[in-house]
Amino acid sequence: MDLKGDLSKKPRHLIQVVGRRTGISSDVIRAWERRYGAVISQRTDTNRRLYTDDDIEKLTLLKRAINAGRRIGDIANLSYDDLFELVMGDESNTARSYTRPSTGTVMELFDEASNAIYEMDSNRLDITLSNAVAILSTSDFLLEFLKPLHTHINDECSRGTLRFVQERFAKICLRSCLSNLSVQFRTSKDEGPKLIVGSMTSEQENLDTLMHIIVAQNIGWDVTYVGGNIPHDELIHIANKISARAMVLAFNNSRDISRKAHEIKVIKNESEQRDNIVLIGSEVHNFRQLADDVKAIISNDLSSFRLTMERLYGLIR
Amino acid sequence: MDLKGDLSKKPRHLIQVVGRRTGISSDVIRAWERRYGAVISQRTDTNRRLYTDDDIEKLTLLKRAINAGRRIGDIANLSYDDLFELVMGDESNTARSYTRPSTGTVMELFDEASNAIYEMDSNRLDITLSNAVAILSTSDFLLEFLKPLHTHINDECSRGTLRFVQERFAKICLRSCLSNLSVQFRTSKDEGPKLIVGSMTSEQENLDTLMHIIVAQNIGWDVTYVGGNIPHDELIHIANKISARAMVLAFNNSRDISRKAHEIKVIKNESEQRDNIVLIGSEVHNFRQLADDVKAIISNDLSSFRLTMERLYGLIR
DNA sequence: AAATACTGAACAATAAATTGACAAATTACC
DNA sequence: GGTAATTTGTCAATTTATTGTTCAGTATTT
Repeated sequence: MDLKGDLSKKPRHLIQVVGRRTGISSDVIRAWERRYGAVISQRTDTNRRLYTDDDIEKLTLLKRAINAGRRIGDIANLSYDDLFELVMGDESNTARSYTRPSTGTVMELFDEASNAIYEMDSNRLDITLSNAVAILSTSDFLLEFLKPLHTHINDECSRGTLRFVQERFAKICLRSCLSNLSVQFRTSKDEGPKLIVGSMTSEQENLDTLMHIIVAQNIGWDVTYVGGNIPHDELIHIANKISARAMVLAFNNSRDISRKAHEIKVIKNESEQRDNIVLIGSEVHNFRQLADDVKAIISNDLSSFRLTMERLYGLIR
Repeated sequence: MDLKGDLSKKPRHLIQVVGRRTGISSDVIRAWERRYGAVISQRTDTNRRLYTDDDIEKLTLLKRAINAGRRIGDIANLSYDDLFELVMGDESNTARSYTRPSTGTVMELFDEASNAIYEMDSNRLDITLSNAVAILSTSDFLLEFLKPLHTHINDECSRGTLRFVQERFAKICLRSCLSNLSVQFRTSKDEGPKLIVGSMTSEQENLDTLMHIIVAQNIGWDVTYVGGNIPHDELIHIANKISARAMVLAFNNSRDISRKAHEIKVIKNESEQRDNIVLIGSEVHNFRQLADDVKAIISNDLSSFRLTMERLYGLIR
């Protein structure tokens, strides 16, 4: 750990790397240094700029502050701690007024991804996906890019434009991107309330479910995902074992509605934390009546799911 | 493992081989040694350079670091561990620095992971997995850590010590770790020969298959993974579409042996690149006879798979 | 004899630093 | 409401540093 401390204080990042990590162009980083002394970099013997991990953190905060509406000249010379407080305050107020990307960007990314899928070029698809993650906000990435891409894939496949193997290939790449994103979110959050996500017997894993996970993590939930085809008693077991505060069940398959309805009731009765069950998925409309009976919450799409989970998060905290 | 350990420390690769495996030209490898002492090779009595497996790993990391925007002069003389930390930080586009574990024998990591699975603590499991990736070489991570962990999970589950939901939870975390690793490898290589990995109808996706993918990528193959349950004509289509140089088929299910055997023959005959079919998986022994007939290659485990794919790679290049 | 490897030097391409300028957007002022 | 001043991201020109590549001459391997 002393080792790690040393490392993060050591100037070792080139300006290009800092640019990539923070999403701020090299020109701007230099301009900020020249004009406001935002971060004063060390230099090598040959005059190259070298930045520490702390510098990167500060630049990231500066960017967030600007995103929240601040002006760089006003905040550049604040200390890290002051900056942190500022950003926390700003972001809690402006949480929903994020800056929308130009639709042009999203369209370009979408076309690029769609071509990569058609050509089955995994390199290109991976790169496009990570570009999209880098450029777009998390909500936009999911709502404006990935979700449309997913339905596009399904459409093209049922229309016969895409072959089966292309669909599978694409979905594996998307899944890998989503689980990657999920791991990144996980380690950055400290300790949120626990949330179980899974689905019952005869329900397969689904990309939409993974998107819901990202949304929940984005709000601050500590998500444990157990996949599909899980018997209801197993779901009860894990919920109790890790003291989950809520459970999300995904339904994308119209078989065995009545069995599933019964099992939801059992889960409701037998799990210790029985208040918060959220039902999602394309077939969730089958459970309207039941949801009323057992006081479960139904979410039809990602946006309403976000609202639901934000509200629950607020209640629990 | 003693055998392998010995082997990886022994200087045995000519510069040409190293060039092929790392994708770095011999000239550049020599330049890096001369200018920055990146890897100091042993020499034969007649002054030829000989490299160890560890040298290759370091060179691969150096290349990844350069891909991420580093300059060779700044990083060439870093230790393997520091380099790894750097690359991990660079490749995840967040600013958080990678937490390097203080301790870490394989046994300790194994116990930690095993406990995390029992407790269903996804944070802890994720962190342990990425620590294992950080500490161990890629081969060791797979052969000494992940593969044993996987069989351990299966054993415990069939013995009843682990519940179904714990098994599923664990496998989802492992899968996500593996696909993460796979994406990282992908972007570091430039252009290798293309390899299709997948399995046929009635064959599910499998963690072992993912491990094989990492091994193949590690050698230099450009892998396209299409998952399980793929009809054979779809496999032929994708193989021809992306001009694959080889195809890996995974068999972990003993149903429909004769149908699968027939389909393998069809693939052999109808795909343009008909020479290189490799069969892997726990049920691969059912295809011994067939493999002889159609000149397919059978690999029983990861080590033999590595050798097979290295040989194929050499032949193709 | 042909192919491969070694050394050292030279070359060309890329990237960074510096400086100054410019345009779009925001703010201040009348 | 309109105009001037300020802010701030972007870009171009120039210089310097870095780094991959090539070449010539020699030695080793097959």
